[in-house]
Amino acid sequence: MTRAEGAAIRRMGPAGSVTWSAMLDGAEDILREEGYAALTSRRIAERIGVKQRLVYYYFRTMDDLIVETFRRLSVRELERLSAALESERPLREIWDVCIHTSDARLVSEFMALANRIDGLRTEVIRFIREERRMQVTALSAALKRTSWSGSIPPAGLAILAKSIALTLNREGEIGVKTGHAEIMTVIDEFLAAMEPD
Amino acid sequence: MTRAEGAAIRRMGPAGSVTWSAMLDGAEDILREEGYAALTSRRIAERIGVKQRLVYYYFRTMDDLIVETFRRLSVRELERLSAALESERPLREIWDVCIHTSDARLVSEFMALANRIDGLRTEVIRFIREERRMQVTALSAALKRTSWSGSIPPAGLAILAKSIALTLNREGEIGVKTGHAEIMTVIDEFLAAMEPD
DNA sequence: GTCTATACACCGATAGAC
DNA sequence: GTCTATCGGTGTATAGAC
Repeated sequence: MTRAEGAAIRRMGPAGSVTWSAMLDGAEDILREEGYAALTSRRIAERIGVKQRLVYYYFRTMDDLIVETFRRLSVRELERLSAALESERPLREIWDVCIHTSDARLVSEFMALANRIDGLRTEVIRFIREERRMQVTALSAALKRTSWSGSIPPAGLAILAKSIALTLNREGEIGVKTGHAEIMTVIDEFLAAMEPD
Repeated sequence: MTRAEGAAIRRMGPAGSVTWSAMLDGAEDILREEGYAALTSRRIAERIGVKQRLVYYYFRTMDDLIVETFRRLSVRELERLSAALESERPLREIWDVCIHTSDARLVSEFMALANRIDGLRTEVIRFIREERRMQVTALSAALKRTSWSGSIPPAGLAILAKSIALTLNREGEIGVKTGHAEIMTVIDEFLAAMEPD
């Protein structure tokens, strides 16, 4: 996991090209299936059928590749969220996006990596802030239109939804279900009260 | 990260000895500070001032060492929770234990590792189930003694507390605070209503 | 209980040919 | 744009001396 710090001049391939995208696809799959310790230039190359050297034609370092992988994923997630918020039932949509997100394994890997790759941490922070900003805007508008007498502000609801969804996904993936039905009942009732069918 | 699968016969050191414990201490520190990719027998040895070979005297494989590290930590956490539940204000105590837990970096590392080390996953499952069982028992008793008219069952409250606390810790560690004050206000009000000073 | 020494695999990153 | 070849470093795990 030792990585370059110098900024040596080197010929580089274009972002967005077919091979470049294939490398990010491979990186995502490896992260999901085997974890970041297995995310190496050799394995990515092997997976997409090229030689290891080519990875360093498209990415200056492995850290750069990891940051790009997250960036592409975060753009997709924000686009999904954006599309969902145009629905006439934004609360249900926000919850759906939270609970049907990239699987929790991938999230765990990026969270762990973000603690030690500065450039990734910056991107993760940017993503969380933007996602929460969008959720709060939509929730504020939605709560005004309802007769809800609860006392949870929009930003609180956003954190609640995101936190619970992550826990349900993460625990569900390893086979723990204790209390999941109970909390889902509460959420369903809340959504039904706020946005009746 | 390639690890042995065979069960070769080998002389082994005793669990619980001074050096054994020092190795788990080192492993915990490395996980927290540098992540699981840096958790190697060489680095553990270097950190506690012995030679690398000795790690394999005390642990059959690195995976075994990781599982032991988690197991020791989980015993400590459950003991903390158990002590807290004897208080006369168990709701506040449960929340305090959740929010003042082993830091989120360490949790992230174990969550990521649990997806790929079978023995660790088993321990993590056992820990979550036992922790939740204890919380639900305490919450059930506490809710009976109050006049709370809410509709969240004990198991739901347990998941809520754990999920939110993890998110607040994780985001707080990387510098994101959006919405944190809002959700803390809700929690403080809930605790004040349930367990007045 | 701790050590030296070692086998063998894999890693990040680069030089330079085609 | 993709390749062969290679450097120096680090990893797991073992053999066997003291």
